[in-house]
Amino acid sequence: MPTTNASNSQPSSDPQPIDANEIPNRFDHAEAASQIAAAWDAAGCSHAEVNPDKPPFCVVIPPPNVTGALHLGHGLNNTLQDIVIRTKRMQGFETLWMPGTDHAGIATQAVVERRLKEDENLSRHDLGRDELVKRIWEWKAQYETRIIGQLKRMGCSCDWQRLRFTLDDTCAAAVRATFFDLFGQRMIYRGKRLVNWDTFLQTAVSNDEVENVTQKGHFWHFSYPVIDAKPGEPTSVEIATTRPETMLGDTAVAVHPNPEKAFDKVESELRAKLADASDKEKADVEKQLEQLAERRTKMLPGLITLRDMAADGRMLKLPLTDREIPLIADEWAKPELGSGCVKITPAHDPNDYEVGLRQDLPMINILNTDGTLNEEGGKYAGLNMKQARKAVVADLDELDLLGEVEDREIELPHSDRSKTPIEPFLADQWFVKMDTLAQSAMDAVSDERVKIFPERYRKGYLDWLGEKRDWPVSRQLWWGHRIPIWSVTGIDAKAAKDLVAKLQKLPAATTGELKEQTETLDDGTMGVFVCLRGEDAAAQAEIESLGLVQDPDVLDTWFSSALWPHSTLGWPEKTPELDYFYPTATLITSRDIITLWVARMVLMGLNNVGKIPFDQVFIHPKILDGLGETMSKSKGNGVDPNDVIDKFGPDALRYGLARIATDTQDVRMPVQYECPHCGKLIDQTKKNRSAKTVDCKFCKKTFSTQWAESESDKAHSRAPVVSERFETARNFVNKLWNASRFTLMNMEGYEAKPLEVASLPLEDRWLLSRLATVTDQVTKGIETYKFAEASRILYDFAWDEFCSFYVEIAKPRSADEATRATTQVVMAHGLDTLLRLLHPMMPFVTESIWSYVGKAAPVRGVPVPAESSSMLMTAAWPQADASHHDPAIERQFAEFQEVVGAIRSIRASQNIAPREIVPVAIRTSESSQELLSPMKTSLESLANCEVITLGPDAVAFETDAPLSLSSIDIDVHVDLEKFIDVEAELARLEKLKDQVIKQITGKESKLNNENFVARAPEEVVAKERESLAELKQQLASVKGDIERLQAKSG
RNA sequence: GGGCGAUUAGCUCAGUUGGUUAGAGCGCUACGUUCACACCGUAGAGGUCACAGAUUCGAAUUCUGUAUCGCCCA
Repeated sequence: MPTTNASNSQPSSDPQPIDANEIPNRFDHAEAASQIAAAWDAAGCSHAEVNPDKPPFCVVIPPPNVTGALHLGHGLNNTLQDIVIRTKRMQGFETLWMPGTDHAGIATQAVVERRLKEDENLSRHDLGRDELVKRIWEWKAQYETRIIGQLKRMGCSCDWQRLRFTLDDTCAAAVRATFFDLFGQRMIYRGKRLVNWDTFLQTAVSNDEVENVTQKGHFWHFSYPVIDAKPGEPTSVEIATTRPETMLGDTAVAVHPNPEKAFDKVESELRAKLADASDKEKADVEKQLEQLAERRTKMLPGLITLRDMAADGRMLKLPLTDREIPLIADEWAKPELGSGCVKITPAHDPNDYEVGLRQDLPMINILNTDGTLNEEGGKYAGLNMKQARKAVVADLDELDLLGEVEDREIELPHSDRSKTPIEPFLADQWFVKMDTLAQSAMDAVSDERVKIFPERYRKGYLDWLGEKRDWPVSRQLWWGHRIPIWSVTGIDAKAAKDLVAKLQKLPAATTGELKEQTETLDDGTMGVFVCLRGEDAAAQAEIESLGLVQDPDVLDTWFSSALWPHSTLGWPEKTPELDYFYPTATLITSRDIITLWVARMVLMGLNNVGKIPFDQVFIHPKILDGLGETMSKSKGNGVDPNDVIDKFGPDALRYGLARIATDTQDVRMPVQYECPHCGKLIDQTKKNRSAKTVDCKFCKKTFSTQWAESESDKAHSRAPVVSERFETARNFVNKLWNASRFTLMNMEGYEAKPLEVASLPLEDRWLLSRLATVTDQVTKGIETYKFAEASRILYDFAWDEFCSFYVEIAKPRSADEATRATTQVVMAHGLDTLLRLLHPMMPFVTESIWSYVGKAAPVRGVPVPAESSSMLMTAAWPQADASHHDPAIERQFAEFQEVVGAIRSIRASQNIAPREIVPVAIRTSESSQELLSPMKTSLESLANCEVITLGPDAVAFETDAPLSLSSIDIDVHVDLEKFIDVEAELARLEKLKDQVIKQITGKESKLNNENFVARAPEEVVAKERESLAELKQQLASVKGDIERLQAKSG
């Protein structure tokens, strides 16, 4: 049974032979993984402490949000972090991987509220704030456990003793300290701003949480009557809108201040476009120009009149209300669109809001927080937007003020969280001033104190920060860090002054834990705002007794996430951890949160600690489903890593993910349900991916999915979701396991001994050289985030070189007493290095094998053996021995491999049964003879042949199948006397001849090109000439072979 | 509308500074269970590198444009 010897007593340094029966021929990951994890845990392998004797290496986990379980995207993210972490740990760093989860304000509250509605038909208001928050904590507990369980099963070597949560006391202290500091620096301010209002969740959401959905809508034309129109002036103004109901909040109608110039501008833009338009576009642009000219003629006089009316202060009657609104001149009105006039609703449209600010217009909020109309809506109060729209349009029609209704596609913003339409809404919000903060974060990346890989992501980061938009941090939610501000509003100046005087006498104020600001509000009254630095119940009670009330809102989740690299290390306390581990080394994350999260961590780290939070950022690809869509909890296409682990094992999951992590593109992962009844695979589709149950199309039985919630759904067996893309990795784990098994079974009589490398046979020196190269490549690969490359190099080396050649050659060598001992030493060393290099990617299987190797060959290494550590996880990372690196040896071994390939190829084309031993003759130069002679046994074993002659004197057999390896000047001949199949042999030779002729033709035409010969580098030309000569020689030889064979067959 | 990326074998993807006949895994074909491994071995078939131009002696690779897809921003 596989186990790590960590649980054993001190490993014996006497080799103990391992019996074949002791190791099963499959790695039983289900059994082994939990034992190995327990052993790591018991030994405290992943715990880090401040350790001045070692350099620190720290990574903070991108805290998964507790909304739901992890999917393969997180699987990839965490696998890559663990690969880096394990490598660094083996390299001797004091390695801390800081784990934790994120409270994810809106997302988590939304799921819990949705569940509340579905299960109990209750709203959060029915439940009350405290009770809802309690329910969310329960949800959090459940999912945090689930998430951490998933990470642990994947083998993530986080320091679990340091587990944090963005809403725990440590993080809360950091949030309070930060907010207090920014408040004191006057970088936090309060403002009425138009926010994206989610009427379902009744909260503002950030721009980043809004997605635009294109929908079919209408463009309604209305007429607003002009009050006291003068002679010659129109008696009404026509406007057009996609949102008729918002007219109740109109406070102006705008016309362009210079319609003529506006037309000119549009026209010149179109002409510029025409100038460099393709033929195809030309017609279209010309048509637009025509229409514009027509429009200009028709509308310009009217627009000029309206502009003059606006200048003259003409008022309009807003229908359905008793309000009069001004006709104003503003550039937001587009003469080329609609009627050329636009209604202005500052409280309910972002552009109109800007106009309202410019023109100093009243801002009338017509909405309640739940999306129904308020008293400003007059008789429409209480209706929702949809009902109001219908009523408004009908009533305008009744008044004969409704004009044309056009069909039009409109972009409607939707809340990413609730999937309901967003209403622009005027609300009180707290903002963080971003100018200096953003600049500091831009500088950190511009001057490369923080390096982003792949580099192309720098641009997005810099562009986004460059806008320096202030950050609205209020969220009208109950789940999150409560904004630490208490306020009184609507008081006069004297009352404010008195209050401030009282506040300043409080103990908290004298210790600098309380700051207050006084502001004049929109309505002319005063407001006093107090911020408290810490959770100080006494201070809080005192403030509240003075009549101040705490802001009901909570902070944007990203506010606490932005502090993650330093809050988790104990900031604002000056902890030894912060001193030692901060700045962290690298951040590994996904591209969609570069701005939301990465940028904010940089600026908050600089503001709070005065140092960047990490030196490097690596952005990894995203995992897409079979349809090319990103995996997400809301779409239902996420795959649970546990499903993959159950079927393929944790090592296969990790290796499979690492292998696809290239930095060029995202990865498609078609997945299937595995029917729990018949075991067949059913493709996951858009239709079935979020279903709670699915009917198997093969056995027709019903199975449940990860979405099943009701008892009746859960009564069906659950189908795991799997992907055949992990089979390769699973097979690789098995290959490694079995190669190790073979190695271990041949360790009987093992004796550690120093070796003199120069005197070792070719294959040993080849292996050592390859180990040195691969060690370098893999180390460099991991250190530069080339995970796919590193994993590919290891796969190819382990499979195609270690297994297919070294182990195969070791078979006859192990059987021979004379060569056995050396073979064991080199093979143990090879396996040892391979296990170390593979450990970060495949920790479980390598740790398991390691314990066996520790028994069979406890002291090992080339050239000088040493006692190995009992646990691979804490063993040393291999150092490439530069003296072992030998390109000449690698070239010579390649010759050997070519000869083996040639014999195998002839055998296959002759359909010679694998068990038949064929006689071969190999013509070589004298130097190759010297090289290959000692390899004769290996050659015979690998190609299942008998070498009759080897050297310059070797000649063709009478019934001969030849293959000329002209590039290495070797001819291989196989005696076909017993096996001849003339037809097959002729076919093979003819095919070969055609191939060679094709190549010769290509080369000749290249070399006949004077330009090539004259302009290409000499060495390239020489190489081509040489290669052509070889090909010609090969052709002659093949032609001769064909003739001989034809003569023989007569 | 702007930015970033992708397009290579039936599928999923590699492809270094431009240079022999463009690679891998899966799938497919043929043969094979001699005791590490059938989650295996050996051999093989399969590609107009999205399209059109340009640069170059030479382009999957560099440049320009087009198409399609994806993501981000407005």
